[in-house]
Amino acid sequence: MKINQRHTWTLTTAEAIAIQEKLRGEIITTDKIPTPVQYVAGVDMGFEANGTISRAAVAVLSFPSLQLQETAIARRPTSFPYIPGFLSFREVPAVLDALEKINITPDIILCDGQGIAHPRRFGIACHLGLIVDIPTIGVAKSLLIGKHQEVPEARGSWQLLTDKGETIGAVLRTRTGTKPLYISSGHRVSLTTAIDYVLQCTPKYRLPETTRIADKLASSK
DNA sequence: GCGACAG
DNA sequence: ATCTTGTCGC
Repeated sequence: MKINQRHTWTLTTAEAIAIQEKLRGEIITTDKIPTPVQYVAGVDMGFEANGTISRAAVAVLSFPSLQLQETAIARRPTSFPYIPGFLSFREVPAVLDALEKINITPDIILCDGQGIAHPRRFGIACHLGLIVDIPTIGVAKSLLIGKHQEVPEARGSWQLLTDKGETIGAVLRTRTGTKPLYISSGHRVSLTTAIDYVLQCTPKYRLPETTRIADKLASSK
């Protein structure tokens, strides 16, 4: 697929903050999703050579059957350190390289990390979704910011995630007896719809099938 | 100033 | 994220 960049990636954190605050105004948190949804994609990252090389992986699955359709991997030198709140500047460049190699344009992308559940409401799912203009959902394995009530043990249970009086996402149990996932809107997807898709993509394990497959590609060889 | 802190 | 073996539980 084709990609139109919005800015360069060699930045100071002050410049990164300026970009986040400028672009967050373009984020849409209501549903603007193609109908029907035929393909869902997962993206994930791995690192090689002591972290000096970033490796991004993309997996496109059919929906709702979740059968693997296409994969792509891209490597590039790591150019930004890991700093909480700035994950997208470290990971998105390689992810874009991988997405460029994909022939099937996904209808929704599930990202490994937060969407608007972020200090400046602009997590990696928002950043990626805005650049590729595809609906994205933030699916994080741990908390970055926000508070929530305890989530009941049963799969499908969830609680709102709030910060400074705002609803920023949900904490969702995708499998009974395992740690919940932190779900938030990336771009063009509402929270309710995000929860629905994440549940439909987790028929068996805690993590969505999309990210599980992308994870293997990014972590192994 | 003191903690918290996606991957 | 990554370094790493066995081990507990469904």
